[in-house]
Amino acid sequence: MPELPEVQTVVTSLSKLKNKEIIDFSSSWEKVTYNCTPTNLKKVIKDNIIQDISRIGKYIILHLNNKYLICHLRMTGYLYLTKSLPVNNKHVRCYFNLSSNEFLVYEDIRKFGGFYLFKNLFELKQKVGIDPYNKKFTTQWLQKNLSRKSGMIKHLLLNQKFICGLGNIYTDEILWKTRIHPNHIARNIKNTDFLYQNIISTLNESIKFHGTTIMNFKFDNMKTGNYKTKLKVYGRKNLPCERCKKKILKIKVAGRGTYICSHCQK
DNA sequence: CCCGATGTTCGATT
DNA sequence: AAATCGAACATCGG
Repeated sequence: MPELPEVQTVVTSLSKLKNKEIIDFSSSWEKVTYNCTPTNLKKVIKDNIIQDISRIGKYIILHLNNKYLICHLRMTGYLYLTKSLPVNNKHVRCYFNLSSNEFLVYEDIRKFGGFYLFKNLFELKQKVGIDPYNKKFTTQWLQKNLSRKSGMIKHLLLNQKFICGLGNIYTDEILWKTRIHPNHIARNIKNTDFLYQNIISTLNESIKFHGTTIMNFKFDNMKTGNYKTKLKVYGRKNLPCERCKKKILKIKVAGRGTYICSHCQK
């Protein structure tokens, strides 16, 4: 579910976590921790002050004392700060007790998401490519790196080791705006500057609207994103393209449902 | 009721 | 090597 704008929305909504202290951890789903056991996390998490909270790609980073607690929401993760545990705890997979008598709760309907514990941020950085908000991500960077790739553009934009943060919704939106067909070979793309501008402007715009809620995306206290009304192609099968009025098609690209205007996108 | 699809990622198989 | 598929899960809609 959550792509970069949704993850940024969550990070922003959790800014109040800064300087709070974690005193305990409980889980009800063994696989909620990826690279350690819940038992181990419980042992090492106590008495940690949250120094900062940030994001790289779709990963949420809690900066602790000499370690990093990293959360990935995958499809249906919901991470929020609350004064009391939810009454309906059906999808609560784990939670952290804070010394402020609050809880950092993690819910996840499909149980795909969870937490990593890293000693060093390098461990995270080697998992992903460049973040679109990294100052090294420029038109020049994109130009240079696209020119080396013989694969199809949608597949490449979805590859988190290339650029991290784009997912199925924003990739379709960006390619529609740039008038590029998702199967276009990356190195043959001519209007790289336009593509770059559309990546940045689409993400910026969605963040302003707190991301896109299709079904499950939530942040803070049950808030939802409002960017869905701004979508040009994603989820608009058979509706008219805003530019040319021809029907939006749904096709399969890189194994993912993909929305295009076959008239506008070549 | 059953089948297919869902915003992600990883690993196995062509 | 690159592309495709299934699996990890639960829910919803046709």
